[in-house]
Amino acid sequence: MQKQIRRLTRQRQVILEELKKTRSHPTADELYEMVRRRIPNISLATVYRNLEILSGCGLIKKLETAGSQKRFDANIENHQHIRCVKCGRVDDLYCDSVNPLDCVAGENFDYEIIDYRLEFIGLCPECRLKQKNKKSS
Amino acid sequence: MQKQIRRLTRQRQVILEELKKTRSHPTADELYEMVRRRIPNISLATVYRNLEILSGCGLIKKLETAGSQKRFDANIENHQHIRCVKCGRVDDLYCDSVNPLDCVAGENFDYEIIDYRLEFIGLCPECRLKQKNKKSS
DNA sequence: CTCACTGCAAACATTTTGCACCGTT
DNA sequence: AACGGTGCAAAATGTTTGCAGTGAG
Repeated sequence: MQKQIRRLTRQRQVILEELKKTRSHPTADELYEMVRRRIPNISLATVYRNLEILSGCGLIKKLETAGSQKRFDANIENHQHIRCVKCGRVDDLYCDSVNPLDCVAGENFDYEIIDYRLEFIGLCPECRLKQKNKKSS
Repeated sequence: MQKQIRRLTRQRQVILEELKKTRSHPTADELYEMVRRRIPNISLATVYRNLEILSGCGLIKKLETAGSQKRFDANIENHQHIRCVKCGRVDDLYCDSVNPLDCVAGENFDYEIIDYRLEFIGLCPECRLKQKNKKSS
């Protein structure tokens, strides 16, 4: 299903470079603006397409963070995020605990923490079953 | 900013009732379908508007879960969620730890857990400052 | 009479898709 | 020539808004 990358086009390369350059977690259109400074006639669709492909390859991560726009991250290490309710900004957080005081938070810990969300991701009973049946056939 | 509720209209009431009735965490249009069985000519806009108002009042919760559609929950107790990667279904989870084994998970624990996301929500340094300045003026 | 609320349609925001063309192999 | 990739425009998706009308207080 997932297409193989055959070519590292200039567009793809610049998108990846720009995403790696920043520590913010840009949305597709923010990244589009960044990339446009280097490739003025690139189209937003290309940015979306490449973000999809790059995250499909595991070269970047699509953030599963709340908010109406998807955000992307070139830091594929396992880490968590802290999001500002007001402005939507997203910062990194290295953390193994639900207690924010245990977190290694770089310079960002002037955040005033209001809440946290812990969301597990998995396969529900029904989908596990379907998958099992598929495998055994 | 937040409007006061003056009337508990039939629409509002039925929306709230239907949301309370289910343990799934319906999206606006799922809820629209549920409500439509009782008020056939209700409009989707009304559902959206009321969900916004009800969550503004704290009568329901807007889930800050990943995914392209917003989901709503009439269970306003503090609890977490588990989401199926395949079908998008969202179940409740009572949990104080990042370790899923510590979770009180009702009957849902046939989930196969793949990952978790911990997202803190707060006020970033800049927004804290802005807010402080506003208060002191 | 007022005003919160409604349904409807249009607007809006974000993301995806169809298509013709282009460039590498 | 094949085919992955591109730009552009259109479509699709999810949500919000403008507006005229309605009904409870």
